Amino acid sequence: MPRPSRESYGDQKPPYSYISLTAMAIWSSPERMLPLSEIYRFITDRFPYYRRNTQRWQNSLRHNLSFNDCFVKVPRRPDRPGKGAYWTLHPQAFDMFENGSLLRRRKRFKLMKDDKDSLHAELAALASFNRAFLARQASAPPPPPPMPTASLYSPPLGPQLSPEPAEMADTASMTMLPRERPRRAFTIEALLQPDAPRLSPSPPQPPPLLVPAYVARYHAELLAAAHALRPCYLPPPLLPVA
DNA sequence: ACATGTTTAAGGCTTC
DNA sequence: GAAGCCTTAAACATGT
Repeated sequence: MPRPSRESYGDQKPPYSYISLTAMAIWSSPERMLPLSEIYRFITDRFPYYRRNTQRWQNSLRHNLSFNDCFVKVPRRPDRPGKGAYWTLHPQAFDMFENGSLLRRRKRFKLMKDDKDSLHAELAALASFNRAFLARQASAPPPPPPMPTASLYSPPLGPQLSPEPAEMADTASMTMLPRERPRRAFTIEALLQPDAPRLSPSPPQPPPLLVPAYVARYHAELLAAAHALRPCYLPPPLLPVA
């Protein structure tokens, strides 16, 4: 007996919650993160039931994305402009489903307030960083700004970030981006790598691009967790018929 | 204008 | 029955 495929639900409503469907879509993507439109597409491609009444279920799905702590909105990378942010699963939410089965959640994933606050602060800082990056690219290169002390831009995690972490990161990233520097991929991993050693003290080189440490740490952790997931973690949609 | 995102509210269903 | 989960609706804000 062939194993039923997801498509075999036909016009029947699949037994997955919106949380499960969204997690499925996110997990199925190479980077383990998708924009909203791609999540919609994943669902309508595989489950014909959701090709109808799109307004209704898409509203529900958006509600779930915003309401549930297990979903994390990641600002778009500056080199990937477009509408909306990317959505991913919180690294600590990967074991939310019983035995990896998407049919049933083990428990609701809820972040502690402090964790939630610091996560929001970091993501806001990342968004600010991206905005600053775009602004810098869009404008004519101004003369290099005076360099601040490095310690200012590696603030520790936690409440010390107050009063305005996003604002601070904005200012920081604006002043931290030198006018010219060797090109590198815009990934946190690449950005975190130290610049190649300088061969000589002349000509004067711009300082390296520094990502605020708390932003980089979160993003690196997120990516590491996502990359650790294997696609086969996705369970089959139905138990094989005996 | 439209897509995206947030929030509140309410009702049904399941589990303990 | 209470609590938690899920779905749906709706209003509103924000971004492209």
